Amino acid sequence: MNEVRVRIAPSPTGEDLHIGNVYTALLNYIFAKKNKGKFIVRIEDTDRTRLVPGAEQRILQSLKWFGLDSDEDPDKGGPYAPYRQSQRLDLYRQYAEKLVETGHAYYSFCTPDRLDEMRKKQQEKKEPTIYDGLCKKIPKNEALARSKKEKYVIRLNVPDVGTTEFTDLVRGKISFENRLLDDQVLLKSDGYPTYHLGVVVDDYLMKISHVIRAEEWISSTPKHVLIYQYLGWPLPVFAHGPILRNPDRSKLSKRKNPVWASWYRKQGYLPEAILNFLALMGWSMPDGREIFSLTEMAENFRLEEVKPAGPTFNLEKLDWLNGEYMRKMSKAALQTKIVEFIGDKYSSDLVGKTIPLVQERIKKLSDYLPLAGFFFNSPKDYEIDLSKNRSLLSNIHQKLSAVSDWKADSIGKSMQDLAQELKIPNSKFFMILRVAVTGKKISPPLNESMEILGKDETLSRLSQISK
RNA sequence: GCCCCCAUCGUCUAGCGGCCUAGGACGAUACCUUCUCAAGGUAUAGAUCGUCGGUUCGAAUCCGACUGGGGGUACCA
Repeated sequence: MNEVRVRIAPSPTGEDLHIGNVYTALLNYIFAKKNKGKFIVRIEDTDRTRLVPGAEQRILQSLKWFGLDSDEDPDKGGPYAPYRQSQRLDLYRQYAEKLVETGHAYYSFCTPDRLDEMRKKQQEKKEPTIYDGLCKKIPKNEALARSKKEKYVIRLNVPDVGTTEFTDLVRGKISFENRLLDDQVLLKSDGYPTYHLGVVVDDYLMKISHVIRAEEWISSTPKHVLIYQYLGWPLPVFAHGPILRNPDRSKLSKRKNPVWASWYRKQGYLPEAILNFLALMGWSMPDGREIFSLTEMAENFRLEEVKPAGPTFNLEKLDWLNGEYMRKMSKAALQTKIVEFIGDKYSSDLVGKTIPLVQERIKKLSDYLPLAGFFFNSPKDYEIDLSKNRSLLSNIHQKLSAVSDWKADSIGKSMQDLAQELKIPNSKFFMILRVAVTGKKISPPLNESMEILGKDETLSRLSQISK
């Protein structure tokens, strides 16, 4: 059996790696791992008008952040380099011209205006909106001559009879009537290929065995199949996974959902948790486990088991899963992650001390500072008005001053005693103290927090208020 | 408009003809624990398997139609 080679082909036309691409990348990656194959990244930068500077680098970095390491890509190269389509222009032109020679493609000189008008009329007549083939009638040598001085594109010459079908690994047989297929533009007037030409040429030359991509490509697949046939190339295996959806069920979009990898990073999600979460979309472990590693995923993955239906992307479950990952981490690992996340303005040692108190209370790295920020800075404002509690607080101050063994236990003991002595219910007593020390109504366990804060700092925070 | 894909609790899913009076997870609710919040534990609600028709002794599971949703329809990917 031939080597399994799969690829993802992101376009640098957005801010960063799209979460939908992460999903597709994951499917490709674990499929490659499962089959001891190669995972390739190819940058499809053929749309010069939508190109976003720096996007390519960000995409590649994000892929690394996720741990989806590629075997071949634009940076590290590989046996079929270059892996950037803008550097392979000659290849596409060569094959486009070959298709023209064999009569499977033709030059077209139609203007965008004419095309618009044509489609409008077709719509009115309830006909399919495909190219009417006007330029197909131009004799070949005349077309060739015109192509020397006029702007032109090269279009695929789709027959108007017959059907084109292919077998999709997740959906079974899919077939299209040729007469409804558009004479797709293959080579644009700027000399760049369209996706359709580029993808087929590169997938063939790079020996891609399985084309795993999202559902949105199903309708263009028959055109790709035709190109393979006309060029005399064997078909790869096609598999179209589901497309991730917004809560309103439409295709996941930046207008309705956070989609960029960088957003997830800044929110403090862990890449492992995100991948785990994504894996749960349209697929499940044979034994029903919901928490598993990339490796475990790869061991059990079968492309045929991916569900074709489009799942709604729901952050609530990601939050839970991320929390699970954070709780399972070692204290040291979590410390490192948090320090990395909040920056070196904060003492790593202090962060380390707080970990036992926060680990099961945060779901994302970004939850850390709101919960534990008071360890680093004394509160600037207080969530309840403490002005009525000055005498209580100075009582507390006095009592705590007397605590010689500054440990959570003894602090707690003395506070319990005081509360009892003053006949104040624990809940009320500790709430006042909590706000006095942390500024907030919600905090990690108080006695332990005060221990970490230290006696001096705690007392100074108390006297700050009783002033 | 035209073409294609899809359809089990609010959400993610298990289920591949009898084990299903449909199981799990998230979320929700209640209780336990408790100095707050979490975490943990226990329990509850939540899907006549989109609808209708067929096949079968038997259907969530197979077939068809309809309905609904989605995608494509660009010199974007």
